[in-house]
Amino acid sequence: MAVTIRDVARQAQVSVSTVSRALSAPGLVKETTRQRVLEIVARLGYQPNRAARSLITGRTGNLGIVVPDLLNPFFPSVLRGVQTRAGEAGTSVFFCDSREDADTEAELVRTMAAQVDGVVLCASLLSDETIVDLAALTPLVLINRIVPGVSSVLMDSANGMDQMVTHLESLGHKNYVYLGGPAAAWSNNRRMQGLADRAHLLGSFDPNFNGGYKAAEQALKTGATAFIAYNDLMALGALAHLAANNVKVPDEISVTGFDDILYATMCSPALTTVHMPTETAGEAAVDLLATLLDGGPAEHRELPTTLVPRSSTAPPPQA
Amino acid sequence: MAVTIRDVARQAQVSVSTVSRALSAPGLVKETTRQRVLEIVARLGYQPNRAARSLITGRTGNLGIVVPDLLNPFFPSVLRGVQTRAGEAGTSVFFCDSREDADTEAELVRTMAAQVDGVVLCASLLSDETIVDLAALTPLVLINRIVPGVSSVLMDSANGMDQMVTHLESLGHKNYVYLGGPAAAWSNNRRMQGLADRAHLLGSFDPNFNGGYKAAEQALKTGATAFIAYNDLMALGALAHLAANNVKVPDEISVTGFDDILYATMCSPALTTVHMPTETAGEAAVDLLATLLDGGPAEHRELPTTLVPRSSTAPPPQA
DNA sequence: ATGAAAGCGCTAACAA
DNA sequence: TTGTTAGCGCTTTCAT
Repeated sequence: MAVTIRDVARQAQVSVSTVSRALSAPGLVKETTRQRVLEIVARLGYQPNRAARSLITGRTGNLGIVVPDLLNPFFPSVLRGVQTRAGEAGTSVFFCDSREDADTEAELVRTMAAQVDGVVLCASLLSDETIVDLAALTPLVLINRIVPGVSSVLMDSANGMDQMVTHLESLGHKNYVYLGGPAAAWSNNRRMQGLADRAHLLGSFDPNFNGGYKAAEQALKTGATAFIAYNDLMALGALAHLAANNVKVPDEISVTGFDDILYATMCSPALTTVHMPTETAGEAAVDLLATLLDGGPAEHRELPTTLVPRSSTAPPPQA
Repeated sequence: MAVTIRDVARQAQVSVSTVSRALSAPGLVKETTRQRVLEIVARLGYQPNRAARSLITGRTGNLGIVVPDLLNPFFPSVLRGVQTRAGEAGTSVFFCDSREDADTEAELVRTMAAQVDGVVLCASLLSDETIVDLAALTPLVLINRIVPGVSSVLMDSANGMDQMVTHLESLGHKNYVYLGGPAAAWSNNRRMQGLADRAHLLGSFDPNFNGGYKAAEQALKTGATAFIAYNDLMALGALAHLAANNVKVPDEISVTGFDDILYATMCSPALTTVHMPTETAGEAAVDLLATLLDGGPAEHRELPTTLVPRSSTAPPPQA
């Protein structure tokens, strides 16, 4: 078996409680004793048993995050932010991919709830009611979703959509079409709202490359001069479909996305999109979770998004 | 506080041990008793406290995985495989991103070791010795790395490289250059070996888009007609650099990658690359870990890779 | 400032 | 087949 607190206590010639205090309540032990204990701890390579500790404290020192699709670079990027901030606090991170399925998502949160101090839920597909239920089960922070009474971090897509529309209209586009993501995705609805009734609304498609590919096929029939995709992955799919059909982007049709994933700069033409502060959002989510764990109130944090014009948008062709 | 095993025992009019057995050793209790217990469990929504359980069993029911770069789609894809297989076994997964730093990597494994039953280490940058040390600390499975005595899953890049070279030579290329990844990366050396002395070797570059961009700059000076990048991300960077310099791919220069990440099909021209069975590798790693946990021996599993010819390779220009 | 002792919720001998 | 009991390693009163 590994080295326990008793081993340390024996070697340091103190009681186990003193060792415990030296480690987690430094103020309560004489400095010299503390030094001696710490030395032995280092020498023996003692690491407190987390199970034993959490059995008493009720805290696990872990946090969970569930995302809909790990293969969409948007989410790994959020994960990084979460890991960074959690790591600073000595917290470990469980992850789960719900594969864009609402039932799976709820199930995963419930499973996680049993072994973490709180969970971060990204781009949830669940109903408000279910989310409220879940929030009663475990401290919960949402990313890109708003539910009254539940903490959340929002990367403001409505505003991003405004910037996008302004951009397209300033280029002279009048007839554009929205390639919609999952109907249950809050951001999707939010983005549609930002569009009001100024665009054809197509949907709902899988929020990935294939979804965008299919969406573009339909979008072509609308005669629109600009395609606004729900996210970059869909935009990339649309780009592929247009290329396959010899439609020139941006000369004949402009294409835009959301998220500003790494590949938005790599594709050709480079994608005009709305940048999302994903890592910051991940960090903020951990902060809000910490507040919750300290007994603080549910909070809401809004992060700004920025339009990044690249080469996939241009004035529409002359009629 | 949550509902405990005692609550269940009281309601079911049995002892706690019977409840415990009903849940984890069904064969040892009378069927009718078991039913009664299960019913109460369901009614009260009882969930065993994992901390208490693992305090006794010494098992956490968790597993960890550390990858060098979550932003390289190759790794999320492995993660998915790991999650899938682990989920089937009721095991939760911790993840960590070492950001391509060896020290961080070792540190993360050590930290994880304290709270998981085993860890999966992807594309490790550590020395053989360090890995052996780590393996002594916790059950360890490597992905894309071989260290004697340590379990591993290998996606065979040497063979992939063979296929690649054969492909290029059959197209007529004689003068090609390898854009190398991290010197400490085992796969990188493995791929270089596959190349023997048949190519210029450039390196080492960051195994990402920017690294590839820079590598291409140097590679251009070699006069080679084909660039073989360490991975797809680098190949994508190389593509970008060539496009920026009006070098036509594949007419003037052929470019290839490794991994077959999603974006290898999305870029233009679509990338000729070597497909890696990433999800399968993740699953296999979990299986090997399970073997280890059951007291089994270290094992080695090799997974085949396949060349996927796309549009980024063609015969070299006529001299 | 330190120690003794209780007990967190559970599993695993050992008894019956 | 079931119950009793002794801890797993730690934190935390309560004494001293």
